Amino acid sequence: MENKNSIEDNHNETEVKEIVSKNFIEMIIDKDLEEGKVKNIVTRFPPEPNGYLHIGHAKSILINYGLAKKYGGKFNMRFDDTNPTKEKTEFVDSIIKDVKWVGGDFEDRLFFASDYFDQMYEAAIKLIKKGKAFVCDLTADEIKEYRGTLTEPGKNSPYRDRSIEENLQLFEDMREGKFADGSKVLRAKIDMASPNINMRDPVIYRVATISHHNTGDKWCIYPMYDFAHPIEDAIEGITHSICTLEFEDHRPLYDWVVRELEYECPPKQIEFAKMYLTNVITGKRYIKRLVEDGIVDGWDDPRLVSISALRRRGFTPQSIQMFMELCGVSKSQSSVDYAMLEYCIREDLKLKKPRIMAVLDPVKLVITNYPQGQIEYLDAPNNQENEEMGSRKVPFGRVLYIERDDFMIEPAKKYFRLYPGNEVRLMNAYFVTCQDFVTDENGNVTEVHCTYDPETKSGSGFNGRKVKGTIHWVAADTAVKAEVRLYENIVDEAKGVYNEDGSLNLNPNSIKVINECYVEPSISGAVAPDSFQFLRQGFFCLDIKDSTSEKPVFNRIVSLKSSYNPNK
RNA sequence: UGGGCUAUCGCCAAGCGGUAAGGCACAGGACUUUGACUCCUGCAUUCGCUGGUUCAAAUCCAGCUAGCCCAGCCA
Repeated sequence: MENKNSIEDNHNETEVKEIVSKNFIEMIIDKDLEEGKVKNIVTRFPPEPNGYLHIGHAKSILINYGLAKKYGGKFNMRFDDTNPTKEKTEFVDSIIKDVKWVGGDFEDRLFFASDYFDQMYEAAIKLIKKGKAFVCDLTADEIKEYRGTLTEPGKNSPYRDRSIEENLQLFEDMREGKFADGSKVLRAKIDMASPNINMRDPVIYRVATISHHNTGDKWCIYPMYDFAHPIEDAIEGITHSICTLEFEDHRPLYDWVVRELEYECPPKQIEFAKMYLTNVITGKRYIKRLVEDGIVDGWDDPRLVSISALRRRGFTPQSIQMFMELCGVSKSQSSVDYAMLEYCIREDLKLKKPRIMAVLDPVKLVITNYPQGQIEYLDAPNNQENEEMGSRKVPFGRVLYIERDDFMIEPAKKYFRLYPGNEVRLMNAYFVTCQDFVTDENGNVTEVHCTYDPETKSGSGFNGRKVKGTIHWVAADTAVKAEVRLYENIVDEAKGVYNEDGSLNLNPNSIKVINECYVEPSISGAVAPDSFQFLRQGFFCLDIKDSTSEKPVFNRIVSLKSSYNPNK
């Protein structure tokens, strides 16, 4: 019995392993668990509240949350708010919202580094008492000079050998506000000749007479990241402190702090490569500029990849999660194809969203043999691939709107939509044959005239003949008028992201607003951020900022794939 | 020219000495009331380069090369 189970378990394990291989962090955790170094995994997401979260943060959130979940551990939310000059409450609110939205469930474990300031202060004193920290009077410029360069060692500060008593007194004076900003710092005493610049007596506390968003005016000295972070992790019992590659050089310092402070369960820092996405803008200063110049509609403009922008664009948490899963985790710098993100959102919405008809670039289609004034309600499945979604009635009449693209006076080769003499299926309705068309003085088509065949009604089982083309439509009388915003990537890497002068080479078609679109009336009860598949076109969602019941505004989340190429 | 890290298909990414997983993209084909979806099929004799060890190397060793990160009282 027992034996049988274990065989099955092993078998399962092998199968799972074959499908999804473990990433290098999971390998490390497995080993730590195996060697008994840790027993319950605790991870954390530690942003500084100094801006909005973007898709890169989503990766970090999901890695940390995912690991905790996978290993039955805990995931903490922690604001790394050790520098009051950059932080705002506004950001803590938006960050919390975004972390929750993306799926980082930290339950009741919301922490602030600033809540540990007392402990950090004590830790600093401990270091001073051990002779491992000293108060330094050098100016910022002097410290820089003394630090040396990448290729030359630094030299010791003249204040490096102050007595423990003097350091203790001075540090207390710092805390009491006896020194001006920048006049004194506390430094770790490590090694000015280290080839790792982070180890050259790094500053661990600075004076900053400024109110803190959380602690107010209680403190006028604040710990530096390199000192604070390992302490924060240790206090919370973080077992694996996951950060991005640029902190690799800081790990020796992280380990130094943890060692000198003698934490019994030292957290382990592990670095992974940041994710870059093709065809997007992530640089803060570039986005700031776009916002200021009015080129984008704020930090949540649907063309951006801040989490708020992704949400507004109509991406779902599930699609982001799937995306991160697909991307994997590694230490090699990479830039993921935006097409992968598009795949994930299509995949997520495919079976979940109603498939309805909407005409984006309308031209009238008149069915000349259909009775004037007659309206008939036809059955249409809400999602052909998901029967559970049921069906709805769609009004049909003599005058419809169809897509301008779906008619050609002279058909291109392999074009099988409407053209004079050709018969197509009106989706969920009848076969129609194009008899004629009307143009204006410029030769633009204003109406297409067709006749319909009543025998070909959808669902009637008619199979007398087949047609190659099926087009969508909306009855003119009952259509809901909507604004639709078609988005494309804001830049195109194939064409170059930057101009010669360093400015952004923006895609002029990144947004196209169409004011007169017609959507079938079934959407009338929908509210943002509801989303739909517009048949043959793509997935669209109601815009959470601008859509109203009087004037619905749709964002195109992603188009459907298409193998039709008119030039082929 | 100091230190750290990385290099496997167009893009991600497994692989951990036994003879190159998977996904995205792309290309054919089947099916089709979405030119979608789905389903088939194809897509690295080769793992940055050069040597070496070995019966056997993407995996070990040596030497190169390329890219990224570091000289905040930012995180």
